[in-house]
Amino acid sequence: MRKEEKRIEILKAALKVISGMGFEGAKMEDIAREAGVGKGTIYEYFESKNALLLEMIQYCTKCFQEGLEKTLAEEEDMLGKIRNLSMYGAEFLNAHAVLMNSQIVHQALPKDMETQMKRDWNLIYQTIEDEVRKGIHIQEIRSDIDPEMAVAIIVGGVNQYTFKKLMEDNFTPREIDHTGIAKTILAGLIP
Amino acid sequence: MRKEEKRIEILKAALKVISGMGFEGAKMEDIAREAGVGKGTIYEYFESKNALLLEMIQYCTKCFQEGLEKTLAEEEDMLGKIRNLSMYGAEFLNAHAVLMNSQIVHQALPKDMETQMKRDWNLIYQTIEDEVRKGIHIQEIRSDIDPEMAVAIIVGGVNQYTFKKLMEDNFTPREIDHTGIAKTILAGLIP
Amino acid sequence: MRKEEKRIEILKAALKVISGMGFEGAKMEDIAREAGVGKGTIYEYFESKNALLLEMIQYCTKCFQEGLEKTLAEEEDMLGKIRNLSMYGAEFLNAHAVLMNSQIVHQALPKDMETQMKRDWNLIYQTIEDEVRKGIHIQEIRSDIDPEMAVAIIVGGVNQYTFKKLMEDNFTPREIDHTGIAKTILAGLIP
Amino acid sequence: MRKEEKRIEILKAALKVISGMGFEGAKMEDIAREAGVGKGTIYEYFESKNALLLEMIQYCTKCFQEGLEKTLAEEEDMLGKIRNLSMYGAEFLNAHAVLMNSQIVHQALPKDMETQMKRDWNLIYQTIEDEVRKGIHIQEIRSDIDPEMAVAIIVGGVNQYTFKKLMEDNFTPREIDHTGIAKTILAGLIP
DNA sequence: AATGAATGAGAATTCATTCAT
DNA sequence: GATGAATGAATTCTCATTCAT
Repeated sequence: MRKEEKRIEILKAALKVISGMGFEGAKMEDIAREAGVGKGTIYEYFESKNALLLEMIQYCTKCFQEGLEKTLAEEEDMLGKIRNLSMYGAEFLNAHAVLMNSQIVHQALPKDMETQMKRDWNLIYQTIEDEVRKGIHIQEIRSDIDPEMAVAIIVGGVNQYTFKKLMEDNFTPREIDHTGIAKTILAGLIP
Repeated sequence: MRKEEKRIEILKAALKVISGMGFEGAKMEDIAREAGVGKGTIYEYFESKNALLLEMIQYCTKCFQEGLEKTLAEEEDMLGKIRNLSMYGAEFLNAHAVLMNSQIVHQALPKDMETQMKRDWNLIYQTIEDEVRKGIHIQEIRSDIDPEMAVAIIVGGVNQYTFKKLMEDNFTPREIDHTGIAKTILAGLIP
Repeated sequence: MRKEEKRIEILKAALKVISGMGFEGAKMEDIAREAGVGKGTIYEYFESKNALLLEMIQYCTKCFQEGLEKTLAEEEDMLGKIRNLSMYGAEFLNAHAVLMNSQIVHQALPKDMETQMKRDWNLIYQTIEDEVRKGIHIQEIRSDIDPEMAVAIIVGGVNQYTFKKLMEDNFTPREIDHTGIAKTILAGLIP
Repeated sequence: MRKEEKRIEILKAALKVISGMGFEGAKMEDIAREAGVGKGTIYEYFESKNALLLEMIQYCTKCFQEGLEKTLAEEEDMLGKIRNLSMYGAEFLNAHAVLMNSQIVHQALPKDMETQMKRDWNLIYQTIEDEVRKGIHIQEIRSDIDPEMAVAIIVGGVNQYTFKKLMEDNFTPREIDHTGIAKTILAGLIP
């Protein structure tokens, strides 16, 4: 129990430090300091730096996934769900920039992390794909739509817009037009 | 002249090695070997590893930008342009995975790089935004669309789909349904 | 405490190695070996090689200064003081040749070191100047003498002679005629 | 002839660069730039960096020696000679700080340089010792004086004073009281 | 269990020297 | 002869990991 709590403490510290300095920029010492423990202590809880990062990614995607399911459940229709996805994603991205755009990270990390991250992200995609399929079923979404494509457009579109607004235009998550992006994704671009 | 060529040679080698091993995984020695020069030679052309990476990113975004403009010019209508964007992006991503989604890199690199990268990527966004505005003008795209959102959905959607197909499903760039994703982006998801 | 001791240990090792191989000839690895620690350990105590050298010089001048005050206090009259200065300087020079004539070092070291060294050496000069002033006061030394000149002649003359004897003629510190040089400095060269 | 001139050009450049950056701080490239030749060209004239430095020291001490003899010959009595030594030394030191205080350099340089420098400096000491002996002969200097000590006091005293004034107090060579230091050395410190 | 001092393998960088032009 | 681009051995410095306290 006590042990499990400190584990989480270290994972959170790792997330924070990595969000600020990137994967390789994060030194074990920084993480230890942030977690308020000694450098050696981390090794009581995690095999190695890589193991820590790996668990951190899992922890983080699990958190995201759980919050995502809750936020999606709060809304009935597709528009509301995408808007909530955008809002939730923006806050998460704002807090932990590094992880949201996980694609690139693959390359820089050992193979085992890559695999893990693929698995974790597939879960998130799957969650959204389920919503898309439900939408198709109740005819909120066209039946000729490839659900995989729909997920890509929703996730990619929302992410890209959010990222741009947060990082380039220095918006706060609240200032982003989540409804607008959701509507545009749904309605498409043509007349 | 000779000097400029070798510079490019080293940049290409850096791109290749970094694409395979990530930013930190790439050792100067590897890059030198790949470029067919001695370790010290790189320092004749670039101040430091960071400087090399910075220039490499710039070089790469410049290349992407140029190819992008050409590929967009080959098509008349929006559908064709997005399809070409998807195809072109897939091939580029396939060749140099690291750089396509350079957002993440921000975190790991010094501040001056961040600024440069923002500038470079804005150019790419701008190029696509120009196309969107043209599309609005000739009423191919709805006039109530926020061009910035349209760009995000196009770029984000295409990237996300491409990335998924290439990395997760191990498609080759040719096997991806570029027309399908383009149509779906344009037509939207609702009936 | 333990930490401070090891610091001194490393400083002593640095002094020893540098005395033997010169500033640039001394490699961090040599210093580490001499100190009986690992290469990385030095960096736990000192920022960089230059920082280590700087502190080493300071430590060394401080040691010299302290010993100097003690040895000067042992004698009453000017002749005894100069003789003791000569003896003490010879032993110090014999042990750590590099540092005695630190003037030259100025050139090779960063600006901040230069400042520090000037300050440290001024202290040593000041100590001797104080003795000269006392000597003037009790009319052991002529009142028309510029104390600054007197210091230069005492320090320069003693050093030069000592250096010659030790380095050129391979005398041991004991074999040098310290009384002779002291007498000659005091009495001057003319009839 | 042409060859010999360029040789001298490089030697002068080496002296200048070394005066500014110290022995190890001086890079071959800097010396080449200062001399207005290519890096490779230096190797047409000198075997190696060490060989260049060695010759530079010799060249420099030869120059000093020649100038010294001339300046000493300009004066009849000991006072004038020491005053001239002080003036000449100050100007030389002002121009080429590194070399005047050659004592310390020994340690940092390879053995062959040390030997050469000892030989060169002995020549300079010898020149002054000759003057001292002459002075003793014509009873300008006391006959019980050890000439070696006299030389040390003259050279050391003058150097130390000059160095202090130039480096610490930022005097120009002209502003130094050369007559004062010469008189004090000769007359001694006691009443 | 917790710590942080110690470590050394490994990386970036420097620079005297070479050699093709 | 002159050059400066190329080189790699040698050096400084980093940081994940270990381990005695």
